[in-house]
Amino acid sequence: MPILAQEIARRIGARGSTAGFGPGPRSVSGFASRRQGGLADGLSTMSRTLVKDALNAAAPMDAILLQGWVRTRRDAKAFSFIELNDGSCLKGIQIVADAALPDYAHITKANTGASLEVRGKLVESKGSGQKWEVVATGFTVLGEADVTYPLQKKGHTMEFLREIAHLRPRSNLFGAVFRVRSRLAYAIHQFFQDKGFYYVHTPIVTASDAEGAGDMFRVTTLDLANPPKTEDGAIDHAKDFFGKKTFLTVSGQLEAEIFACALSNVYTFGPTFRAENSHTSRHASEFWMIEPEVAFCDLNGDMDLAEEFVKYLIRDIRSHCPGDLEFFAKFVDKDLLARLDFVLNQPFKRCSYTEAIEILGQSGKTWEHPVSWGDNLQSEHERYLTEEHFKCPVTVYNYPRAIKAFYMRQTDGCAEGRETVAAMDLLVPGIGEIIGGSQREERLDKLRAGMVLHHLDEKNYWWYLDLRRFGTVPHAGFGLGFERMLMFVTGVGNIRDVIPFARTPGTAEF
RNA sequence: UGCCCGGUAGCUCAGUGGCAGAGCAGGUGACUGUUAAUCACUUGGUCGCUGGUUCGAUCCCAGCCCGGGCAGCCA
Repeated sequence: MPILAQEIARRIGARGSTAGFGPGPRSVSGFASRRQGGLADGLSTMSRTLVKDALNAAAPMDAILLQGWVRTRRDAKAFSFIELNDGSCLKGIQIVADAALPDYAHITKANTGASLEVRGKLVESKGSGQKWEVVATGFTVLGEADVTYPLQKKGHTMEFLREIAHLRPRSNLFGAVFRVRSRLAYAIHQFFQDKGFYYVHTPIVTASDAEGAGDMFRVTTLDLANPPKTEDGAIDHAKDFFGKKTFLTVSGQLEAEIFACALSNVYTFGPTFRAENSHTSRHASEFWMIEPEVAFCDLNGDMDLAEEFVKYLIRDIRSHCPGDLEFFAKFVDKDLLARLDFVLNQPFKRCSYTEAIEILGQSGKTWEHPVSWGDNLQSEHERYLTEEHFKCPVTVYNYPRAIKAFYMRQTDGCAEGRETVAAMDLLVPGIGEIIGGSQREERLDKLRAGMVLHHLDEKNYWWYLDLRRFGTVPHAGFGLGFERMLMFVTGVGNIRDVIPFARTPGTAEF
């Protein structure tokens, strides 16, 4: 985190109006020595000001350099208005270019989508609608954009923009989404680092293939057209790169447990891969997941942490991305801000799986999938609980043992036929499950029994069992879907629209 | 993977078994401290692909491809 903070401080420079990436300090001489402008033949030597900083300026500036992309241009007889956006924030800044400028003839090259460098003065705007504007003293069209530039000033569907994922970050919506994505990632590290958690990098290539989290992508260097065979004709995986079958990870949890049982409080944050043939708005083949793992912690502590975590993230985005959130509230989800604030101000509801089954049974609803103790809660059930019954994020805990993973801690004192494990799912309105977690089975004999129940071979988990042989401790953790959290916080309804370049079945473009 | 909906101009969509439509974008002109500017005129089409029915198919039928929604799987 200190490294991140330093890095960001370095890149942004001293806060205020002169921040930039430009070489050397801002200087009027650099500005003055500049050629008069026109078409691209090099960058200015003057230090650049980001649009964000220009818009937040406290006072006029005699000399300013802006670089960005033209959103729209409105020509008048004697001058032209250009809205310039550089992605530093949602808003663009208005440039006023007088027809008397030496290179004004080139203004027609500054079409929507063109990249532009503008030199001028930051002054209070004469028009309404903005506080500041830049009166250009010169400009350079660095890269033209012809009429085939696909982004228009209005009216694009998400589906269309998805097909031009290389240009959609230049749109208002996706600029906002990816600025929030960046901040959310930062907030995740900040939350855990401030609480004394250590960041663990768990492997992306793994040989563990039975964590019950879904189908896995194979990783191999074998010649698929002519793989090596064993004597009985099967593919000889011993000849593969790692000497065994390997896959892309579906979870870093088991490895995180190793580190929790050494550093006490750890978290992972990295890419995860699922080869499920899922076609829904909330599933992707490649997504990012945060998996905290805490030693000396039970299920209640786990649920507390999950709630504190989710609220922290919402609060952070609420206070650090106000402009982008307002945009989402205006164009994506009218109720967004009210919902986020509501979530912040409520203790999350908690109910056991058994209670949930009772609530669903007494709801008076007719369910497409019948409600029965021992069956998984279906989407319609989860949605009812969080959106209609509790109208609030709700954590459901203690699920039937038979439908949950082998490593989850068996609940003591269950009635015959009603055995549960210490699992929990956090459900939120609109998205459904955003967190899944559990207290892990720390008792060696119970864990081995669980592995038998799930038909797992102990030989593949010898190291996992060792954690219970040597200094075992109660511990717990959960997985938060990064993109699902981002959907919740932005109101964007499709996971493909909160991932820069989404991977879904049949799609790996860009 | 199952069920449902869709594919017509650059974008968003209407439409019909018989000459292919609108709004926006683009172009031209006018006007304007404009800001999704406005007004007039205007360019623009393999109607997803393949096959079938028909005198004639963008329209009806079949198969395929692509996109979306819901469900399952899960985060």
